[in-house]
Amino acid sequence: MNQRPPHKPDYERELRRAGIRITRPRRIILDILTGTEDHPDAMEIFQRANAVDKSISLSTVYRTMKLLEGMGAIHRHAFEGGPARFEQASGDHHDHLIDLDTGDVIEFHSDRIEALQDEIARELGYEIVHHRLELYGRRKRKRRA
Amino acid sequence: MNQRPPHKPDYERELRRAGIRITRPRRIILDILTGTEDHPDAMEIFQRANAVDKSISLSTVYRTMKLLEGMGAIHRHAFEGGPARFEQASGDHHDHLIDLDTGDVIEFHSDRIEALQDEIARELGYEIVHHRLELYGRRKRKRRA
DNA sequence: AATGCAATTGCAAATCGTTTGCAAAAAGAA
DNA sequence: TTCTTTTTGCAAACGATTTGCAATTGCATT
Repeated sequence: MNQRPPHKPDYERELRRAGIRITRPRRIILDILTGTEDHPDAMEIFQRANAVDKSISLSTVYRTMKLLEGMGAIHRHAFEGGPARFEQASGDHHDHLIDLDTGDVIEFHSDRIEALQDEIARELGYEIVHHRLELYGRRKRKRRA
Repeated sequence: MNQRPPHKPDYERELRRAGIRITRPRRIILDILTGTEDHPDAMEIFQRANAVDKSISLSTVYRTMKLLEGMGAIHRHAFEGGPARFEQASGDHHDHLIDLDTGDVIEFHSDRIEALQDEIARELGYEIVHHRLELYGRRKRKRRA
């Protein structure tokens, strides 16, 4: 279990290398993604992008998210009962704890859990391609002194 | 990690006790749920119900699923990229391994993983209300002799 | 068995998040 | 600048699920 290391890779370079055009909407969306620590959904990204350039459409946000997801630059998470939320893929792998009261997302990682998952899959005759581990909880109230 | 024990509780009794009417559609849907080991989605339940009584509507399936979920009689799972799938809640708690090629769902349980989850949440100052652990994988090809 | 009323239904229309067709606009190579 | 291709915005389509409403049903009461 550990904290996320900040990281800001150069996606424009990667996109160019893949023969994908760097457009104004894409640059703006990319800046938003690399500049945030949270897990915004498409609508939030749309609004932040719109604050920079009124003409960017929601479809373009969705299209760009799909593009970046395909490149492995971002991860898409479908947490319970809400729109998909995105985060930059640069950090190392982690799972999520969702605060049921605030919607906050806390990242964590456990090598031991990952190892157990592999073991279980192996025993069942499977190879894990990916997994989803989400804890939904509420903040423990501070124990009175 | 263990197998699921079969179980067939009497939901009609429970429903009556909760002041909820036993209608023909509900009885049929309930029979389908208690009579299957798999994880059908609403459309599948609708079709199976329709085979018994042509007049049952998809809305009623959805309404009944919500009702039963609220009573704790069934669990709803939103696996990746598909409609919600349901299963009767009677067995003991388990997580799911989804076969990416066939869509099959294999149930498993690990006390050690559950314990680790609690530990992680506790260290982060949270109490887990529920969690979601899904492994997505493919069948390992049999190792040649 | 007939009555009455609230709960439940089927249907169609509405909803939400997301995707898509299309003609117009912009990127990047020549 | 011109050309070709990709990308865009818009509106309409989409799939899963929910909802409003009038008609039907369950069932407790006579």
